[in-house]
Amino acid sequence: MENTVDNVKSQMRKGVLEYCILSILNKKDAYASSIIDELKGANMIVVEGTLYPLLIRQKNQGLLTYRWEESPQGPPRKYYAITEKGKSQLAEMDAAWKEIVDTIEFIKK
Amino acid sequence: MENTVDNVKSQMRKGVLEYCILSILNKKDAYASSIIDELKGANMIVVEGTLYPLLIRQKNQGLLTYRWEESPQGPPRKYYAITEKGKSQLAEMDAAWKEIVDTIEFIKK
DNA sequence: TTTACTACTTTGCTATACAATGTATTAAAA
DNA sequence: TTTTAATACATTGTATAGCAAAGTAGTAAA
Repeated sequence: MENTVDNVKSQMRKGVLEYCILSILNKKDAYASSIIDELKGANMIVVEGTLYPLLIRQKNQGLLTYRWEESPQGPPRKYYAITEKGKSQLAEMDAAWKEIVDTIEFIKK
Repeated sequence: MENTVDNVKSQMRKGVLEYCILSILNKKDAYASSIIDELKGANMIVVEGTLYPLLIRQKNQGLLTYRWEESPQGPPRKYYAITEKGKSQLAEMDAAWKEIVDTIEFIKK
């Protein structure tokens, strides 16, 4: 295992990614490439091989649905939308995230 | 995969754990059971099967050292201490953590 | 009809959290 | 003196998930 900054970040991303996806889709429907762009804009690099399986997992869990939509240029896009179940899961994640942030703060003291 | 609150938390813990351990040992030397207690006190449940391999990993990476110390009751304890390399890694993790917290905030807006 | 671009998908690898189980030391109880 | 309880360190096997790399396919411009 390497020991770079990227590695540290990559490790920390684990588990938080699912939370990010649901949060993004809670604002508005989106397709994979646009989600990657949004994450990139938020300083979090995610690759396709990570995102696609994650979206499929969340869809299979009933947290998301999707629909096909024509693209103005290129192949059709798979737009994902958050479900009620997804929103409820997101609420749990909000709480879990707050708890972890608090935990880190507590430990740092 | 189940879908409980605990599961969500468990996912989020991934990658943050290493950061917690270094942060705790940056305050003072400690042995495994005391680290588990401190994490429990900070609302983060960790089991032995998780912590021991992690400590060994970090030791092998040169982030930690250890020494044996007699216990007032029971078998001797393996006290871990953070190294200079560990402190430098911790500084990187501080930055990575801040970045992730910022990312979540940004996405939530 | 070939090239470029966009978009979705899959495969193989590796790392790691965790449950479960095992080993060992110490001291008190029987 | 043997057994039991408590403490502490360690390992094994399993499942999950991020990622690199390679693959498939639709659309439109050259």
